[in-house]
Amino acid sequence: MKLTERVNKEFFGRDVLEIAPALLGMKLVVRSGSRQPGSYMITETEAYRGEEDLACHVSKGRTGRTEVMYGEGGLLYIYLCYGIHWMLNIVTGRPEEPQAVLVRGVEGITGPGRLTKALGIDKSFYGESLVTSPRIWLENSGFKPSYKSTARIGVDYAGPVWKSKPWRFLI
DNA sequence: GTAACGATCCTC
DNA sequence: AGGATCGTTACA
Repeated sequence: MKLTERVNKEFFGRDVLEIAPALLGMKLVVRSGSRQPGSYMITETEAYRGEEDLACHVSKGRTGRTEVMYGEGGLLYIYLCYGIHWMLNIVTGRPEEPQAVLVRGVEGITGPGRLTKALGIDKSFYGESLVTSPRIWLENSGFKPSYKSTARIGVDYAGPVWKSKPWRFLI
């Protein structure tokens, strides 16, 4: 058995609050365009959980942009933030259970916007599946780092309850 | 059709 | 501490 294996479909079907911290230490592998294939250890994530979570995009209703979050776990939700930065999110949970993990940082790259720029991830990755895609997937390194959790970043608008949820996880 | 809003980053 | 910058959304 190989030390690193591609993460399968079952992994992504669990709750976002289990998966967001479990992603820490895993490797994100990307082959985009003419770039060299890269493997990056995930170091920082945030969980966004359901229509009741006022910080989650689906709290404003089901739209064309957020549609993929209602699909099965393992799909990618990509959107543009502040008109400049593409954000990389991994859909989790079961269909019709809208949740996603924002990947905020990998080893050597902090910041969700800088991350996607460095890895060559843009809107063309919207709806791509980490389970089956030939150009982006996840590998289990077997490394389970200790981590801490804090409130999520940039979600002051979500109200006192939701903005203070300790759903940001970092090594 | 128009306007407001950001799950950020860079440069003062 | 503040401006950049543009797709998505809501509303007329």
